[in-house]
Amino acid sequence: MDYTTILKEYKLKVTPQRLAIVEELHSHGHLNIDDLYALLQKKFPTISLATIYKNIHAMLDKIFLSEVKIPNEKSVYELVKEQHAHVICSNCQKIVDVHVDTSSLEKEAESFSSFELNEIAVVFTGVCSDCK
Amino acid sequence: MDYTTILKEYKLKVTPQRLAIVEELHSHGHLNIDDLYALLQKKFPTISLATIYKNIHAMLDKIFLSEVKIPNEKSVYELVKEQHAHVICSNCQKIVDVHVDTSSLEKEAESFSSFELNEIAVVFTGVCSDCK
DNA sequence: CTGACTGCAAACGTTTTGCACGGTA
DNA sequence: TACCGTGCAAAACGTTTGCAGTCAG
Repeated sequence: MDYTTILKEYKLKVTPQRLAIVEELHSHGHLNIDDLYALLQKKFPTISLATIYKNIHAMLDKIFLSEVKIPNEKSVYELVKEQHAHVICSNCQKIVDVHVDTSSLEKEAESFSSFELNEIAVVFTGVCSDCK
Repeated sequence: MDYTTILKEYKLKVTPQRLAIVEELHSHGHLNIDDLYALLQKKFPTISLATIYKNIHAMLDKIFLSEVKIPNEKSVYELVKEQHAHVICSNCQKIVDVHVDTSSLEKEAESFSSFELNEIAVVFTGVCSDCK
């Protein structure tokens, strides 16, 4: 996938730092701010946290990036893909995407609440196969 | 329900401030720290945020209180009830509980991830009937 | 009476802001 | 060239801690 094009589409200038953030998110899937900072420092020893925060927010605003809030953990960020749920290991904090069918759940919730729903966030917590 | 008994069960001293926190959570359902602080100041003009934070953590530790992390919003706290999902209005921030059946979702996620799951957090975002 | 709780103030970690400089388009 | 983005330092913010005084058990 071509990140330069994605950034341009959203009218964001293609800077090396910004490109690197997107690439790291692509290759790692989910990263919190600290992880991102540590990874980026390898390529850009002088990069600042401010730059990372500013870029994360710029991309959240353009909604091709999303924040995943996890019980008892720091938020992680990921590039927007198809709708999916997250599974996190309470021991090693590994996060895995799972594609589960939430349509019946959504219908159920819609009828009970009489809300018009448009988003669903599902986070499972458990113990991964390596940790058990 | 008798909150004095609940607090004693969990070996927490029954102070007026602590009781008030639990009562506010019971009557409002979900509250964030700021809301709680504003409500409690009416009864206890000198109450400090530190007291609220300390109590919230004491009760989270004893797991009769839970934290609900909501996309784009501050966390809210609620007394533990049966497993349920949350629906939040993106316009007025109202939060409603919905009792939906997540067992098939959980099975699905368990088989895909090969995790041993024990918790599930589901938050729907939409527009409530008043706001649309 | 003893340990736990409160409220204040200070400390802390994280996130945001202002600004001068540099780079993209 | 004009504007957006970067990096630094400072500020702001939410949360936590230490401590002396107070209260519940």
